[in-house]
Amino acid sequence: MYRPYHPPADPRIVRELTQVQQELRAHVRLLPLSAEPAFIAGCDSSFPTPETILSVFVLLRFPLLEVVKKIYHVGPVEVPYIPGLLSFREAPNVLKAYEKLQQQPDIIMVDGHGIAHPRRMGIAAHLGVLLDRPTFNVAKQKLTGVYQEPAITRGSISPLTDKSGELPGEVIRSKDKVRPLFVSPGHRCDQATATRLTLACRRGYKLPEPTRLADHWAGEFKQELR
DNA sequence: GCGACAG
DNA sequence: ATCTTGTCGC
Repeated sequence: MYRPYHPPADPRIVRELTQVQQELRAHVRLLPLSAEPAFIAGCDSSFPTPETILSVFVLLRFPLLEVVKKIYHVGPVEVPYIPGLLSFREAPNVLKAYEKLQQQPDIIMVDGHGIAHPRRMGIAAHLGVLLDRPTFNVAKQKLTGVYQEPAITRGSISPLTDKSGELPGEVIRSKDKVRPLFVSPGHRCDQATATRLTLACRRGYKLPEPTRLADHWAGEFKQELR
């Protein structure tokens, strides 16, 4: 098995970004949506080249999941990937992509983590605060916390806890016999809503539609840019 | 000191 | 994230 290795990051940069992160954290609000969403957006980024980032937004009508619009924005990569500080690398370009969306979604499903983060500020929460819009996340890999493997059947859920005993997220088996998804709220959303919408957006695939399509087009557009 | 480490 | 073909299992 392979072990991930992360090159040492400049401690000065880490300190700086971590502090900004703490400031944003004070604005996070966890609560249910005021109304059932009519539109939901999927968001994801890819890197056509090591120095270029491409961010995609897919707008879907909910709960029918019909694609209403898909947009993207390409920009320069200025920050390295540092575990726990992913948002500073991707959020700037994602925000520019968001500006191209004419119609605003009622909630955004982000590829990455929400509050299931070492400092409760994953990219979903980060984007939610900066946009002041409801967000939650769907991640394919765990970042922090412990959990018991949910049953192998579609729909099984188990809590993701951290050492303080809190529940920053849930681990969801979106399809039979596939690796589970890690879901948590970002901003202006709560766990129940995040989990409910994740399940409601399934269409037979492991990934719920918003994220699956954003993921797909992030790859399609990337090819076109070569 | 030894792991863990989103995308 | 990214580099990459075929292949095993349901």
